[in-house]
Amino acid sequence: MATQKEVAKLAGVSFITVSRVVNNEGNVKEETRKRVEEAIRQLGYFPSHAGKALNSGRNGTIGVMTPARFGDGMENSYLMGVLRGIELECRERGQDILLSPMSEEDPAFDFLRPYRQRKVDGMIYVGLKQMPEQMRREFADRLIPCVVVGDRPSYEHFSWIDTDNERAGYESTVKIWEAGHRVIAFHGLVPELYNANISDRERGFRRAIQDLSGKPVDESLVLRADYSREDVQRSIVAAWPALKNKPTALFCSTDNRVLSALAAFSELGLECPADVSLVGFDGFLRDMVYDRSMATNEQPLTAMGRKAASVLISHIEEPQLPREEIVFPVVFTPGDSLKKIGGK
Amino acid sequence: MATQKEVAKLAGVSFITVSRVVNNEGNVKEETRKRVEEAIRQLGYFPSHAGKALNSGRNGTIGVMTPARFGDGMENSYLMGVLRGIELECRERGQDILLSPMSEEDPAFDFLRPYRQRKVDGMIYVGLKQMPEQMRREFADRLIPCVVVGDRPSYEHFSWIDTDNERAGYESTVKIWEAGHRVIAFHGLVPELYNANISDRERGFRRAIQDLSGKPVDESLVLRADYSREDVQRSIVAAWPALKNKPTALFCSTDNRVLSALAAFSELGLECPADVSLVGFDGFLRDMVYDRSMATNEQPLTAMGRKAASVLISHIEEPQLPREEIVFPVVFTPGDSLKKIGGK
DNA sequence: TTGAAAGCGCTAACAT
DNA sequence: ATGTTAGCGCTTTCAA
Repeated sequence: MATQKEVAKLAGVSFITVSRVVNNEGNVKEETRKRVEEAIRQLGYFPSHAGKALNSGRNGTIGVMTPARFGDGMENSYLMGVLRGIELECRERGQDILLSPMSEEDPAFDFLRPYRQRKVDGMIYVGLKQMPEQMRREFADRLIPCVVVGDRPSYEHFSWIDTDNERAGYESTVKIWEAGHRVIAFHGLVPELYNANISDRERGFRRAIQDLSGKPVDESLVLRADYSREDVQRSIVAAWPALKNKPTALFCSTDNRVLSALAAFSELGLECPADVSLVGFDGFLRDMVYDRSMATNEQPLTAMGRKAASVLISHIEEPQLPREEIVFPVVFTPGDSLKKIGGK
Repeated sequence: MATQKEVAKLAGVSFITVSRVVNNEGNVKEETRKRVEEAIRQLGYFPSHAGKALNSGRNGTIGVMTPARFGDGMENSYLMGVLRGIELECRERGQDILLSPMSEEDPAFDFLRPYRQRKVDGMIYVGLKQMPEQMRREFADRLIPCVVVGDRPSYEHFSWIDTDNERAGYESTVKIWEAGHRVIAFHGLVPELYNANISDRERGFRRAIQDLSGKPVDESLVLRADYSREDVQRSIVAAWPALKNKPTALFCSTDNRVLSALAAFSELGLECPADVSLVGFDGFLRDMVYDRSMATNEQPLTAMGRKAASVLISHIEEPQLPREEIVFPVVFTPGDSLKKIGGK
């Protein structure tokens, strides 16, 4: 592969002139420039990143830390949405993306390696879990440029991008209420499996019910299960028939739960939306219910990814910039699965 | 960030000794090594990638070319599966992954830039489309290490990893036949939208029908549509009632088509699997039909990605190795949507 | 066992 | 407008 030096020789100039031409620095006679450009073309010269990086300290690459098991399930859609946004921004800003999946099993796994090796100038964390304490401290101590997506680390060091799940939980509940439903159930996560987003959605639901009905939530209307299809389905089949105050709508904390709920209701002989309305969250499975559309909530993942990259790159370029905390709104998407009822 | 030189100063040796310790080169007195290691720890020294890369010409990074629109739909699952495999292999082999989404809109987009800049040592193409001719030529001309996933470029330069879609199409059809079905329809792609994988599945179907029935396929049993949910659904609703030789099974070239078919049959008042059996392809939507499981075919995406990375890395390390052409088997996954019928 | 020197490709600073 | 020098962090080669 051709180097500056070879180009210089062919063009009959010194290598620094080549550098000037490549970087459009001016101070090169038109005719010389032409000659150099011709030599560049002939040799197929392309500036080497390594040389530049070595002396500028910059890599033009940002690292993206992702969950290790990113091949599985829903994480796919979330991650890919964010990644797409990161990619769009990076393309415009001339940055590359180094994928850096974390390892949860390996305790010796060094998530910061790409940065320590100076392969990347900064990192975006799309971990889907809270960042481990030790990791946060290290970022802060070493002043490593970093943006967190989907969480709100309280450390002063981090900029973060998140959505307002509490508010979305609130507003979805209002939407359901406005459709005429007065007994509304919620399906969330068992306490052992804490997830900030999902619990925020539940908090929003609770606040809305309080505001709308003037009374706190009837606890029997809050169902729970782990992430598995079967468990969710079982939880509904088990609890639903016993409810004296029969709900006309079930607000599910994820789209996945909507699918499980459909299975459960089908098992119970109930129809959606004729007998029960359903509202989901995420939008990944919006089109997966083949015979009706799903009312759900969507996070603007691509915009979030874009913003994350944009903030990170700005901070790399100007480290003294103040950190940013950005909350994106969740968008409610109507669908057949939420039926208007009652005279209201 | 600490450099070799600083470590050397602290340890009271020359920087070359540090290099020796870092690279475990031996020829270092035990005591000196201890001292150097201590200095490394104290300063938090980590070898800089740029210096090493400049010097060795190696980057320890491989580029993955993906579809530009990788955030959308099914490409997600395919890509993520392959990516996960690539990641697993790369982790073991100490390589990093540079994500390099292509741009279809921008004609000036330089897919080879990461390689030209020597940011990566080689590339994996997971394009979901055939690689453009000009691109192939450039890879071949410049002897750029490259592995293609999901296609079989006939160029001598490329190693590739693919699945045997023709055979899977054949064997799925046999499975359906063995379940007692004698009139089997197929749902594929309109000719304008050629896709090698999908057309291979159709070829397999045709060969199987010929072998099993002794007659070529009844062309009225081959339905077609583009990729959209609506078009697929319409195509079935329009064609099905007119079929005199009513099929008891529909083999869909993708899982997506199975969902559309379910909607279509529901519109036609037909039940699956009571009235029509369905078999899909890909497995991405296996669990998306909430009230029954889907019979489908799965490609071992992670294994494919792993192999792709493994072959690429081997070729980077030993360029004289012969290229490899690897066909992975598709795995048929039974499900409720395929009913056993007849007395056979 | 250790070190000195040169060079990888590039740019910044300083000549000319 | 063009060139020279030095140095980014590292490894390789040769010398001590």
